[in-house]
Amino acid sequence: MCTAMETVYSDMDSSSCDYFTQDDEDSCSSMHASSPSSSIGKPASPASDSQGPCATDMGQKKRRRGRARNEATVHVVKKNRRVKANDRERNRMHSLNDALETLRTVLPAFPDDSKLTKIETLRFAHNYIWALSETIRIADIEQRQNKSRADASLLLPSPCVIDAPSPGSDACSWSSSASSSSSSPSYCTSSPSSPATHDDYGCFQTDVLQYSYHNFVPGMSY
DNA sequence: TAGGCCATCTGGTCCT
DNA sequence: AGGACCAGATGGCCTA
Repeated sequence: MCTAMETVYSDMDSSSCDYFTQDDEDSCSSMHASSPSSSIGKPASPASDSQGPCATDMGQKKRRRGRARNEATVHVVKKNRRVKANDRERNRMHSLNDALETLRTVLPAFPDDSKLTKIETLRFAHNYIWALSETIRIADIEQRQNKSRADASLLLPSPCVIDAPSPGSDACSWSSSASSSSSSPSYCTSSPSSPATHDDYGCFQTDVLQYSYHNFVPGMSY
């Protein structure tokens, strides 16, 4: 990677050198305007000013020198802007990669420890979030069913009790909105096998997460 | 060796 | 005007 960066940077430096060379050539050998990328000249040297074919009289020389200095200044400003923009873009991509890396640390790791690619990370995160929301949604449904069963067994058909706010109401509203996406194509509701050491909720949670895990297909587009 | 992934550069566009 | 964002291009590295 270092070699790649070095190559890129060396390329950039050489191209920027071409800009400066082109400035001097343009101001000296001819007055034609040419595109910066079309000329590759030799490095500018202070001695070339007095020895080039353009050195006919001092007046012209002064004017040409002034113009060259202006164009050189413009190119320097442009180059500086480009370098700064490249630096910002590099930092921006680094911060993006950092965020992606943070996301990887939150996601369950693959058994073979193979690092998820960027697109795989995003897709797996999508699946994972969906599975978590499904876990909450279904757990909330079960909780409500248990509560109504308990109420029925006590022969208390009071709607006030059923409609009373519960600690899980927030999770319910959130999961109900999340359930709008419960038709996620990468998830199947059939229950996979699960370790027997968990309690019901934990067991189910494990199932959902495992299913999210197993249904994640690297490279799959959805 | 082809293909995938990645980092970087670059020019354009939009926003503040 | 300058910065953020984006997409295309390019070249290096790795793996099947």
